[in-house]
Amino acid sequence: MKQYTHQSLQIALKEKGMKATVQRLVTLKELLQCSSHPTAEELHTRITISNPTISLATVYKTLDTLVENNLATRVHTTDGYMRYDGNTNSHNHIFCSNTNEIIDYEDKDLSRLLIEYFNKKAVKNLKIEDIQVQINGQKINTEKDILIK
Amino acid sequence: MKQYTHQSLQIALKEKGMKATVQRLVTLKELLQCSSHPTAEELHTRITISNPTISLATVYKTLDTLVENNLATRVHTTDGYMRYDGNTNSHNHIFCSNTNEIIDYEDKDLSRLLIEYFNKKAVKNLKIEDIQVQINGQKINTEKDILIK
DNA sequence: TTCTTAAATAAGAATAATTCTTATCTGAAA
DNA sequence: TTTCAGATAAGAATTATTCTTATTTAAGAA
Repeated sequence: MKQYTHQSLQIALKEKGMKATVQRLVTLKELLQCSSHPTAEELHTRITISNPTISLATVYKTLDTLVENNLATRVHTTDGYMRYDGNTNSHNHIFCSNTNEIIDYEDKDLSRLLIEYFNKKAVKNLKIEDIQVQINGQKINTEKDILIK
Repeated sequence: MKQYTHQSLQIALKEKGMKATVQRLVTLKELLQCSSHPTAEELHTRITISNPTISLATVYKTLDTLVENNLATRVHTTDGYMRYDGNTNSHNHIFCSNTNEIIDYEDKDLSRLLIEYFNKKAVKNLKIEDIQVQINGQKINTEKDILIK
């Protein structure tokens, strides 16, 4: 698991002109350490292990603030929960219909292909800011997974 | 606006083995006539103009049933509302950051490009079922729009 | 057409995700 | 160290969605 130092996170907040409060530091840290795309509630559960006094409402508020300051994004879902992503680089998501996982998918060739495509074929009356691909599919058991069962 | 006959909608429901109730017919009709991607509440408001006795809970239930039977899909959003789409062909969505509109974008060349790309470059341990592109951008005022102001 | 019954709906209560309110607290600039 | 704009805690409030149950209905069978 990637580790994020208190100091580097403090600098990240300061760069955005944000007060580096304990609540923001631990929320950002947990979000960055999450490989999944957690809900506010899931994050709160993880955070309270080390910081039991942080309230759920504060986690919601903090996530809103992180999103406003481009330190997090909301993930488009159909599951009825708001999910958050600490990876603010443009990237794609794989939605597994069998496991309900949302997996990050970074692919520079794909990004390049799409940028070239939309350079040639502009969309009328639209200034494109970002393009993301949403790949829907089924995760296939690997040999290893099968052996474990 | 496209018109959908009672009969053609009834056939559509029957083909899926669904009872063709009034509630399902009018919900499907409204959804198909919507160029936007309405929430259950928005649809309910429209439906009750002609059918004032249909309850919101029924619209929710009916939409669930339509999605189950592939007559509608849920739209991935970050706005905290569940949105529905009567267009069940694979297509892309444009998210306008200035107007908050979600606009359908069908583009066969783009679909072909992506299918070719993922035929060559498979994603490990994933059986791809569908690929959608999410285009984020700003809608630009057209001359006409400016004149109207 | 009428009967039968599984399935669907109405109505509103219940649930649960998210936001709001306000008193209190705190990071960081001076 | 002081000051105070901005942030948080706590729980109440809000609101999107789901659940419950009595009633109704679509559509196949008689």
